[in-house]
Amino acid sequence: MQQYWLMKSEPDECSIDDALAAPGATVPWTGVRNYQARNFMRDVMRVGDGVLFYHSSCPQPGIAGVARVASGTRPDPTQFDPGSPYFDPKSSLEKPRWLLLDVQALQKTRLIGLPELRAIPELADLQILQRGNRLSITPVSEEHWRFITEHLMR
DNA sequence: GCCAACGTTGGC
DNA sequence: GCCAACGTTGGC
Repeated sequence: MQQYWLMKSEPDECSIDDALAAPGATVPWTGVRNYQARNFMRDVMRVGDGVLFYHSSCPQPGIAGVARVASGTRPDPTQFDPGSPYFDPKSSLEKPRWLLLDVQALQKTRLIGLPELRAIPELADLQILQRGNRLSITPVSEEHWRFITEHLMR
């Protein structure tokens, strides 16, 4: 069964434009350093799942495009690179701690900003809108997915 | 830069 | 296993 996700990316690092410009419009989702998000990738997310591409930690946070899960997980190489901000000295090649998967950008949409999302009663339960939410990968219900893709992206 | 919220660490 | 201290996230 296909599922749906919202994935946060800092546009300074990888915007929807960057993803679309990548070979095959596909980028490795590096830098996940949270166990819950890692476990979603490893245990729940499947190739073909829908992804809302969200821009975070930027002047205009919000949904910026649509993507799909394009691979299963593999070790995130940045955890082994001492020069990377994502380096994890407690990880090892033998027992990698962090995983990534490929995300393929499908389309850029208009920027659906946080204030707009918050103002929509149908989206009140969207996980990204809950207080204290910090998780970089969150599940999106089919109802929310359909509302957003069918009503907000035109 | 501030700060609320949350996750992780490590001493006990 | 508890929990205080600390670090990070991310909107504002």
